[in-house]
Amino acid sequence: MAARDTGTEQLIKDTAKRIFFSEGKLHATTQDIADAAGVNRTLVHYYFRSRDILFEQIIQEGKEEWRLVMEPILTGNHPFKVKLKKMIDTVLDLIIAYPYRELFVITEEKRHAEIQLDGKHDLFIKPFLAEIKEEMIKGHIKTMDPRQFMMNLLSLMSYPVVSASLQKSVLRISDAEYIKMMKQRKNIIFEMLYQD
Amino acid sequence: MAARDTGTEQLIKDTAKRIFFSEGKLHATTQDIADAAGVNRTLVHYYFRSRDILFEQIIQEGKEEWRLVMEPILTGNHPFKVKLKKMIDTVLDLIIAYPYRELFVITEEKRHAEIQLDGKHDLFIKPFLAEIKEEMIKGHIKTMDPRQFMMNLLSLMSYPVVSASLQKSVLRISDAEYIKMMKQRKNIIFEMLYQD
DNA sequence: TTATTATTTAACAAAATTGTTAAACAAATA
DNA sequence: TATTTGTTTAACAATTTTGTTAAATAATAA
Repeated sequence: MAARDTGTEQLIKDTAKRIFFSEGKLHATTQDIADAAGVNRTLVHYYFRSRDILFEQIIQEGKEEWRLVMEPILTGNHPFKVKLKKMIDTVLDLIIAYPYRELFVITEEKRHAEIQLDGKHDLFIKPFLAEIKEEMIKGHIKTMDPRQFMMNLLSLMSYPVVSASLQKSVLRISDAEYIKMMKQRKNIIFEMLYQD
Repeated sequence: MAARDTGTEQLIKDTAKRIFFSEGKLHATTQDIADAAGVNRTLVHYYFRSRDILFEQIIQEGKEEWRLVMEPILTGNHPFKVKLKKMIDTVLDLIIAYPYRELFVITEEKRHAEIQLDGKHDLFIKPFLAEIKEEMIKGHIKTMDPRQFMMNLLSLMSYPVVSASLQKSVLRISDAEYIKMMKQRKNIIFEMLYQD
């Protein structure tokens, strides 16, 4: 034992994440991943044995990263307004870094088994849904199913990033303008969802 | 000439659209398409010669369908409020019918050349952006770049449909509830974007 | 009925992709 | 230095996928 860790196994996973989650090349092969990581394709199989196992692992890591970012924001003891602001700020950055993660999970799900969520998620999402309900009673949020509110929030953050190339061509947005607009969105999204 | 039209060529295209745009099976092969259409795979090549040509054609048809739905709504001589309502009503139905069309275009774009839009789009999108600006001055819409408004509108319609499976598992939404929620969304979206 | 068109069947070839194995080489550790 | 671990190279096999071709069959139109 005491296998020395060269970080190559993680390098391969990180490269795969970059290709699938960040660059959105959903059809990339193990060869593409190996090339991008600068290692031999045999090594990919040496560490992960199969493409499916690698996929499964990066999906799990992606889910875990997501939870590690969300949990402290949603369970903290701050006012709802602060949580919402923090969430938009943090999650939008995360989505910009990994625009295609959800998309990858969705399309891979269609090839294999359904993705499962562990009970850990309920522990912080359910209380947050309850907080949303309270804010509706206080009049800071339009009254609706709190899950609709969550969908609105996620939609406003995710979709413009996933569909960036389409938005740019349909709405005639230059690359520079697009970046500027994404920065403005954090405020726009907050103001659409919350009123003092 | 006067080649008799059996509708099979269109059947293959429609089946491909169903698989890619509707079912989101982005990795489907020509064999999968042929099977789903109930024809021999040779016929797919007989009509389209290559997979890429078939893909190119269904993307073009998808773009054209989208334009044919949008154009009459956006260029009509109705009040903005009516147009917006009509647009949400019609486009959300379209998105529910073809949830993964944008996704397919985006991912295919990454494998081949960039998707081009003809000038036709500007003819009805630019005037509509101008209308949005007017509504902001009238105070019916929060002030922002009109293109941000369009992004918000498209996001609120598209994302919950594309990410349905994820939303269901994260927010613990049953299939029946999800359908109910999608019906409610037409009003929710309108009310988020427009205030009398 | 004959000719044309649509479709299937079967048999391939070529390429791409995944996965395995064995041997060699490189680098770190004991 | 000897040994273990990491990595590459090379050579395969198996499978999948795309694309082509020729011949047979079915259906329709002239």
